[in-house]
Amino acid sequence: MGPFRAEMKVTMKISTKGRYGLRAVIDIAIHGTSEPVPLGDIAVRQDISMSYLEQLVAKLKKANIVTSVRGAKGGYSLAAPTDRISVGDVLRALEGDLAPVNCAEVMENGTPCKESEQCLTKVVWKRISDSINYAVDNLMLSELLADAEADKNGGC
Amino acid sequence: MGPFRAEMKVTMKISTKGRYGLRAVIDIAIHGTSEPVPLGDIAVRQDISMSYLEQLVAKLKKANIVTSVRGAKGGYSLAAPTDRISVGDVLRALEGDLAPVNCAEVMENGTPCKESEQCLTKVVWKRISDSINYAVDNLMLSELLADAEADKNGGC
DNA sequence: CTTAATCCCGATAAAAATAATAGGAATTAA
DNA sequence: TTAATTCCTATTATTTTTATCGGGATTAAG
Repeated sequence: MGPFRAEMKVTMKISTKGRYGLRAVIDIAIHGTSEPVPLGDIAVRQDISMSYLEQLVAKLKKANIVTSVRGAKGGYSLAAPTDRISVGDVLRALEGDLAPVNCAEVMENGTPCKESEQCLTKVVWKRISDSINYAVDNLMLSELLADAEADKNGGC
Repeated sequence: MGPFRAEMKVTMKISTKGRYGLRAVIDIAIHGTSEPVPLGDIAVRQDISMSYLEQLVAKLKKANIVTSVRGAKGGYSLAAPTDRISVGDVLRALEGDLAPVNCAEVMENGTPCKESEQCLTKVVWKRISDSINYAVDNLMLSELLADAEADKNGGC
């Protein structure tokens, strides 16, 4: 293929990073109300390897979603109330931009927009991107936790 | 990590398959109104290798989005009017289910729902899935092509 | 002050998915 | 018959994701 092939990812993927990471955040929300939650506890409860978890919470910390206390009796806490942290915040911290689409990235061969079909597809990626972000930005951790209560009776 | 790790992808990705493939479909829509469009032409116009394109159109054909005529003067045509083919049809043909999330897949360690945080995250994947599918299912190829006309003046 | 529990950091290995290429067989218009 | 084309399947190359490892820094508690 031609030149200009670098960096034009148009990707939205929820991998184990996002899935495990979101579970970790929820675990912290549930168990970390009074004391910080050590990673080892999360690893056991969620059945995720601790060393992998370390990488995930590092991202969460960098994004100011969790705070940490080092040393014995240390661990992680949420950096804000659950109604101030959206699922979108968490997923973006873990996965990067959920739909990184912009004009430049979509241009793949350097030709101007009007001369290729790429400009047409651009609206598609934008629409997908917008809808994903709308969905996750309007869903707060507190809502997920409320569902948990409501679901006490019902099964999967 | 524990057992039961097979097959629990929760992935939504738009890769080159989807991107190139959608461009190919648009190319066929534009250039294939009277005669079938040979892959070689698409490859040149879209700057995509022909052998890779072959794999993509094979999927499109299997999904009844395009029809083919073999032999000299052969090529591909759309199997339906552009206002009957949604972007979602095309992307799913190329990428598979856009958000394959169901209860079984999300369960990762075999424990029942109520005993893990996984059930909580399930609503997240469902919400994302629904919003993506709504977005792409309500966008018809004809709309993209109409945008092309309207954009004749404007740039990117 | 020592110890155990913890976060922190970077490197790297292993596995999986994606992207791309290659070769040739079958079909058909001219 | 020939050239243009779809069709099919295998294989390789590349990238990304997933996961592990080893060690360093910090701190509460005895």
